[in-house]
Amino acid sequence: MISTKGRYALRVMIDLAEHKDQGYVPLKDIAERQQISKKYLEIIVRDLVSSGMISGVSGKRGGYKLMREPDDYAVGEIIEVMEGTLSPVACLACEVNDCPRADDCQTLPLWSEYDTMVHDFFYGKKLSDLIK
Amino acid sequence: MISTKGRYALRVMIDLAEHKDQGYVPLKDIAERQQISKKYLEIIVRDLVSSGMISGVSGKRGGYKLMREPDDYAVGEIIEVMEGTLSPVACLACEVNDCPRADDCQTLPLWSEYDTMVHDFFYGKKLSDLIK
DNA sequence: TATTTGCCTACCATGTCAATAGGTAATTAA
DNA sequence: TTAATTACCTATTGACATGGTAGGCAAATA
Repeated sequence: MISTKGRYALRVMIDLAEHKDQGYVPLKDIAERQQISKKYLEIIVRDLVSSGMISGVSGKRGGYKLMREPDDYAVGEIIEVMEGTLSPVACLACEVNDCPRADDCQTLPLWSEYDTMVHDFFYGKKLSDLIK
Repeated sequence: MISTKGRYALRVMIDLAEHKDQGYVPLKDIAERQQISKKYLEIIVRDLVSSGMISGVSGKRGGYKLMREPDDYAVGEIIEVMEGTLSPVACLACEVNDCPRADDCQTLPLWSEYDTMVHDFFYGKKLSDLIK
């Protein structure tokens, strides 16, 4: 299940996209508009910054802004940064697939197909698709 | 993310389907074949019994068996019983949708679409599709 | 220089996950 | 009737994730 971190991050990105012509957007404004605790948002934007999706500057008139155009962000990559993975089952989440039963697992094909569907869905959606 | 409970339950159901002509199947056999702790499986089958998906009888020659034909179980209902919900986001998991922002939430349509896709996927798959 | 803002570390309460442990009740085969 | 088998029940555990809060430091600018 997608946690608040992923969902809030997406709302932050939408908010930044909607105000991208206003320079750096302070977190206080985003927190007020989105009705989310600013303190909690700090944790979220830190991950967005460290992954290179947004940039932030300190000081007066500081804030955050997008690094690319809204149609250049896949929703999937935003969620993936926050949740660690988009994979809905543990056997597929890690590249080290160490399950010894993998070869004759009767459920693995199901999870693979599911995984592909989810991945395609979220990488097919762009940030720009969520605006207006 | 689908937990071991849901995944193990599905494997139990597959195992029962594959041995449905052998009367009641003892949990010990399932645990050995599936390489899962019998004690942990007890928790899982309890939920399957209480939801009416399988039945169990105590005593010698006892065990568990399916209540319906394998093609009469949707994979989705099995997972739903174990995980509580199939919904991948909290806003949609509960019928009491109390989010005050729902009306003008820019992300809700995305989660709804995702939810529908996941639901359709898992209810389209039957237990019988996973055998052989 | 004061104010605004990001950034950093730490902490916390609660809940879930993935089991384990030990016992009781029911059923049947010997 | 007794021993073996099996389901079924309650409780407990350690580790980790979730969803935050608190307080202070650093940077930038008006």
